[in-house]
Amino acid sequence: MTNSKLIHVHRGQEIYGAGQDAISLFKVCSGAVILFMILEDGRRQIIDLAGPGDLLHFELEGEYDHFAEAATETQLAVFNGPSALRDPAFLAFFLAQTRARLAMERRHITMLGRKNAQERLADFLETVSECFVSGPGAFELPMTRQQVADYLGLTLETVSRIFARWLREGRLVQVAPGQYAVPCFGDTRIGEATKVSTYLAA
Amino acid sequence: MTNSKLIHVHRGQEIYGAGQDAISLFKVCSGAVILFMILEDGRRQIIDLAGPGDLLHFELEGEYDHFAEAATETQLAVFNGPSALRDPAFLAFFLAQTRARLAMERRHITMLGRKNAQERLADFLETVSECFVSGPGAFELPMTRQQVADYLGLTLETVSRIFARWLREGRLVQVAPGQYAVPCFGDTRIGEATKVSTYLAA
DNA sequence: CGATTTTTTGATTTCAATCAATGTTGGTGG
DNA sequence: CCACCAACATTGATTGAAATCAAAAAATCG
Repeated sequence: MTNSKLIHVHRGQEIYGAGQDAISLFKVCSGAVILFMILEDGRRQIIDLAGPGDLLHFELEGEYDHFAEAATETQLAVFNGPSALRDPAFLAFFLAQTRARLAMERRHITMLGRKNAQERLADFLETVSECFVSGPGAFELPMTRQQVADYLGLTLETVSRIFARWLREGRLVQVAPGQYAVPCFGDTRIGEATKVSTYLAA
Repeated sequence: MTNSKLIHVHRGQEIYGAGQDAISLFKVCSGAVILFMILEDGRRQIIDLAGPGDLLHFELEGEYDHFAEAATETQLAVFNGPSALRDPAFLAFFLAQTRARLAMERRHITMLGRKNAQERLADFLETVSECFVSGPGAFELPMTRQQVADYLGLTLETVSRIFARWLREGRLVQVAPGQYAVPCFGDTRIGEATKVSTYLAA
C-alpha cells in the first residue's frame, strides 16, 4: 500500500511555487486548488482547477514551472513520487490522471485560441457544474471573478458583464453566495442531451 | 527490446483522427506533425507541433479526441502501447515525454490567455528555432501562415502582417523559402542571454 | 460598524478580426 | 520550356469584441 500523509491548506495559501524543487506529489481530498503561471510583468494565467481526486502535478524531479494555491479550504494527500510509482496500482492511477490532464489542457488551449468570451465562460461553468455539484442542478463556484477571468484569459470586468447579463436574462440563477444553477437542467422541453454550455452561450 | 515498425506519411496526410480508436503509439523519427482539434463549426486550433523524438499522443485505449497530420514528409515509428510500456526504459521515456508535453501545454495556455499577437509569434518562433535548426542561427518553419495562425489563435492575416513588419525592420531574415534567421543571434553586443522572443517582440 | 476586498456598471479606446482585392509561388501538362 | 491553375501570402479599409480607464455599489471580515 502506498503511504501518504494528510495536510490541510487554507484558502489563498500557496502549496508550491515556480522555482521550488519538486519533491512530493499531491492529491486533492477535498476542496479546490488553482494551478497557474505568472509572466515577468505580473500577468497571470490559471492553467487548471483541481478538485477532489485530482493530482496537482506529475513532476518527479527538477523545479516546478508553475504555482499551486488553495482556492478554498483544502485537504491534500502528500506522496513521495518515486516510491509511490513503484506501486502498480498507483502507477495506473498516475497514468490515468496524466491522460486526463492532457485532454483537459487540449480543450483549454482550443477554448483560449478559438472561442469568444461567452463561449469560454459557458464551457467553464459546464466543467465546474460537473465537478463541483452542490445540489440538484446547482453547483459551487469556488473562485472570485478575477480567478475566473485568469482561467479564461479575460478581464474580470468582461466576466462580470457576462454573468450580469445571464442572470438578468434568467439563463443562470444565483441560489446562494458562490452557488449557481442553470434552470434548463431537467427541463424536458429542452431535452436531456442539452449541454449547459450550448444553452448559456446561445 | 521494444519493437516497432517504421512508416512514412506524406505532407498533409492524416495519421489519426478524433473518434478513431487509439491502438498504436507513434514516435516522430524525422519531419514534423501537427496535432489539432476542430470545433463543430470548423474552427481549428493546433495543440502542438511534434518534431523528431516526440511521441504524438499518450492514449492506450479509448478514442482520440484530436487529429494528427504530417506537416512535412515524415517518418514515424509505430508501437503497440500496452506492450511497449512493459519495457522499463520505454516507460521512463513515455513518462518524460508526458511531462514535457504537459509543460509545453501550460506554456501554450499562458500564451493564448495572456499574450498579444506579437508576443505569441515571437514565442513560437523561439520554440521552432530550437527544435528545427537548419544552419548557424537559421531555422526551418515547416508550416503555412494558416497553420501558424491556428497554433497561435490568430488569423493568417495577422500573422502575415507581423512577419512582413519584422522582415521590413530586419528583425527577421528569410534565408530561403520556409527558412528564417534572427540576426541578433551571435551578436555579442546584445549578449548571449538575449532571448529570440524578447528581441523580436521588443 | 467601519475598512478592505470584491463586484458591478458606464464611457472610451485599441488590437486583432473581418471583408476585399491583389500579388506570388509552385506544380502540371501541353 | 513555358503557360496556366490552384494554393498560399500580402496588403488595405473597416468593423467589432474585449480591454482599459474610472467610479460607484456590494459583500466580507475583523
